[in-house]
Amino acid sequence: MPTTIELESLLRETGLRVTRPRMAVLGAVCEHPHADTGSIIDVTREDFGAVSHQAVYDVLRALTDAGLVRQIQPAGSVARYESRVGDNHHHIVCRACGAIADVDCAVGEAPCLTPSGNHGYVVDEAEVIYRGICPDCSTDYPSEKNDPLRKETSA
Amino acid sequence: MPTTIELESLLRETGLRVTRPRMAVLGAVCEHPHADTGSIIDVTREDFGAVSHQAVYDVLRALTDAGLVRQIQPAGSVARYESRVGDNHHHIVCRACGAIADVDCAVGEAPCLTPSGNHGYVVDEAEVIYRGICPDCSTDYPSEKNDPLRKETSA
DNA sequence: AGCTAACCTTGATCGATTCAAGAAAGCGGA
DNA sequence: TCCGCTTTCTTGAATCGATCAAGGTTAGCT
Ligand SMILES: [Mn+2]
Ligand SMILES: [Mn+2]
Ligand SMILES: [Zn+2]
Ligand SMILES: [Zn+2]
Repeated sequence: MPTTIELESLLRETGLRVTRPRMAVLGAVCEHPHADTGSIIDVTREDFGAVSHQAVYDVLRALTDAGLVRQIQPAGSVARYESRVGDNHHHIVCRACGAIADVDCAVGEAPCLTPSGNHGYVVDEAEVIYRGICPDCSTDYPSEKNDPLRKETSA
Repeated sequence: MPTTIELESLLRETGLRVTRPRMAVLGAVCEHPHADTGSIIDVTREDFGAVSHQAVYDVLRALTDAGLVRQIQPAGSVARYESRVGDNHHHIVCRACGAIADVDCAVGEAPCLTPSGNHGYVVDEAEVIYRGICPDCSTDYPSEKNDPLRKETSA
């Protein structure tokens, strides 16, 4: 979890203006990996007071475009964000509660980019999403708790 | 592309009642792999006259639950459907035009289900989505044509 | 033919995201 | 430090895919 100063540096180095919403949102994403936009809005408001939902959407897009955060969109889920970028890691999504955990690239890095029979496509990225049941949900019985903030490092 | 009789058999074998909307939608999905719901609605109406949008949604869900079709949801795209099921194949999505092509599972089948360090999750599926540029878009310059019907077997 | 659960139609509603217009604020230069 | 330009933020409406809800219709079975 970067300090305030480090967050500011990150923004400046990327050529982004340093604003209160940006500091707040970037901090929230760092502290709550894999949180969805709604959760990020909530956290940002708790920590820094009033921020418009539109500002958060704009900031998330700016940060994503700048490469400071990464957006992930598991099927059937809203967009989620994380500050762990540049390492091409993958994710495990719990079918029961939606919890997300990180998974390092399965076999080095190469196999992910070499589909068999690419139909003439020039492939530049491979996204892998594993699905299953998280530790909590395999002990508890399949429950429908869906708090993306509370459950994402449960492992 | 299955005949009318074959489509009917598919429905019956799955325990689904044979209705006009179901025949039409199932046929449309078979003929237009990776089409989105809107396109399926259009095709269905062209081929079989009036059908409510809700009926199409209901049918797609019924067919999906029955395992006759598979739903895919590339990030940033609406739901798409295909009748190729049960073979765990993957997809390549064109960044420029959204065209989707099939990719057989990269290395047999095993590696897709063995993430390194699974955080205690019990994994039962691995979905892989490749991203890149399709043949059409690499010759043409990056254009913004987005017709999911016209461009999905372009390879 | 008659029953009944399953199905379809219509129209409203939802939730996430985006659009649009004006106000506010960051930042480089004077 | 102050200006001015540009980006960014606020407010509020709008869009889009998908779902909900209520009622009429129909397929499949007896
Ligand atoms: Mn991650
Ligand atoms: Mn396919
Ligand atoms: Zn879980
Ligand atoms: Zn393309």
